[in-house]
Amino acid sequence: MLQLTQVRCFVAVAEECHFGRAAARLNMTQPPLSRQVQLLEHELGVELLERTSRSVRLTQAGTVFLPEARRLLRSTEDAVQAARRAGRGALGQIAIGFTPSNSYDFLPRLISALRADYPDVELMLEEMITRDQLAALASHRIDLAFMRPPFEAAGIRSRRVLAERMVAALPADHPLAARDALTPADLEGQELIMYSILGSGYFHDIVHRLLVSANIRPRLVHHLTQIHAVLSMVKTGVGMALIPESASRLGIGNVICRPLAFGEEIAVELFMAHRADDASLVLENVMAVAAKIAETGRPSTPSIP
Amino acid sequence: MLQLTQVRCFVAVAEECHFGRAAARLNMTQPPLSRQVQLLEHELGVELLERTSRSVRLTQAGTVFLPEARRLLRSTEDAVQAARRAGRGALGQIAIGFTPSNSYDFLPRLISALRADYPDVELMLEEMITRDQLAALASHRIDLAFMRPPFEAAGIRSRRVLAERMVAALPADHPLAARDALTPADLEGQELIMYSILGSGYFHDIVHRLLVSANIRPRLVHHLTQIHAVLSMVKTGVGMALIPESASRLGIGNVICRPLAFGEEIAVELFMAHRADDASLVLENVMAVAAKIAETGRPSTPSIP
DNA sequence: ATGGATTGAGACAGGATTGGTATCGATGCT
DNA sequence: AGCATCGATACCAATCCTGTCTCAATCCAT
Repeated sequence: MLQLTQVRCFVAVAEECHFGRAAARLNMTQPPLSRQVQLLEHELGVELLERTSRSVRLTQAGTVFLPEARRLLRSTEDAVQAARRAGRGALGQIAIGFTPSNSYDFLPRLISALRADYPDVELMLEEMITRDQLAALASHRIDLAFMRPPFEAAGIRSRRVLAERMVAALPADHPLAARDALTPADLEGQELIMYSILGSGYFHDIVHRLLVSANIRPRLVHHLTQIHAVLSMVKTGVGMALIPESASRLGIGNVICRPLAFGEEIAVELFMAHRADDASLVLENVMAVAAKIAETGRPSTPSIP
Repeated sequence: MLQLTQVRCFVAVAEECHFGRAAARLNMTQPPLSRQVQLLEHELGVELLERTSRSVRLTQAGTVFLPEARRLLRSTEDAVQAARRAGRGALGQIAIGFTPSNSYDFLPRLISALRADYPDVELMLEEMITRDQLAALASHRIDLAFMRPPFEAAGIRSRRVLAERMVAALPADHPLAARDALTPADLEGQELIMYSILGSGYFHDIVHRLLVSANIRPRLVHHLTQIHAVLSMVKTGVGMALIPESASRLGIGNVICRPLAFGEEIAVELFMAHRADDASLVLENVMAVAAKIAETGRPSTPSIP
């Protein structure tokens, strides 16, 4: 069978037009080099070089074969490099699931960081709710899930990547917009836009716990799922809303965010989860980047924009 | 260094997902196959297969490497085939020189025959006169020349490919167009369009010898180089002309060709010439096709269209 | 013209590599 | 629990590859 060493030998001789120099370049002596080229020619059944005992010249067949041979060696090197990079987890693909609310801040930052650090890792992104992500992990539909607590599933390992406070989103002309932070008394009786218990159960529960912990009963209006829909409501003056601090960076005009002076213990948490038996280095690298972003990306305590 | 056998082994195992079956497919036993794959993995520094002693699965790196490996094997096969075809003279390139008058009939037939028999031989065609072709052969500018006698040059080998009669080209309404063949007496005193002694010296000489041999003195008008220009003159009724029989197939309307009843010994000859030391198989094949065309292509004796 | 230098090929020995046989350890199924 | 299957390992024989030495052919210089 054709040997790559033979091809390498031929290319060297063809480029040097001299067996001795080619042998030196290949760190070998001339006789075995001659033999390798002979073997190649015999294998092909074609004379590639015309030896005149004083000079070496390519035959027509050699002229045809030389670029093919070069391409072959280059392809080989490429294949080796690809395998090595894949082995390091710098090349490959990963399917990532994420909850809708992550698409506003965390996910874009993760994606751009991955593009920078691992440009050859192909990302397949899929928006789904926490419960679906657990099933998708188990069925290998996704390899990594960014989701909300609580969850529990066998064979799934998870770690918290983000914890942030809820902030109040107010119309710019709202009286409370002048305050630095809002107290429970501020919210009492206010029009508060609420999350749907079905589509956004996690945020529904967070807000509910916040209200209960502070023992306040605002007037709850609407029940929406998407945070940007909630913010649109706020913008048009329907009322105020409680949103995760990161969502305040959505940059919707006419909306002012203010921290809450209560319920510090109630945080919005984001977990990433993967199959416990998944030893993929791509996964490992992606999770490392996600962890790095979570640490250094933005402060997780509320800030006043 | 990376071995193609290792790549082949890996592809077989990856496709079968089973060392035993892969070994059978490769006509070898399982242990050395395992070893080859291990060597490949060690060479790459990457684990390509995940062996669970009950099943074999590709790792992510293996998934990346498999298509690369397949491509590599395919490229190898392609390179081998290309070299073999080049060795047979079925792949390569050849530069061919030809005289202007060959472009009308012989060259088109040669080209189409070559396209059919040797589709991967690249033709580089260049029109030039006989004297220039000898120089171009010597300087390797062309490899094969189709040209007119007489010529002589050291290191050039030639053979005659065509010999054809001259025929008379007449306007369709010419009185002589009714004849089957023209005698010397028919031509006496006729308006005869002549070739330039400079640009078409060969045809000038042929016509001159024909007239001398038959001892006729027509009225010579014009001195043109290109046969199609001559025929245009004939078409518009300027006079008659003597043209090589093959040129009568140019298919110019309003022109009738008639054989000559004299000067049988004076033929238009076409030679092909090449460097005597050129051992190219492409050249050999092209010359064989040219010879075949010359023999079987068309009758070389005048015929009445 | 003739001797020296250079070039590629051939002969041969030693060592590495490859493929085969026998066997082991692990895992899944009955 | 025992058997079958599968991949890995150990070991051996054959082959192949490489390096040294050498030769034939050619070119160049004297």
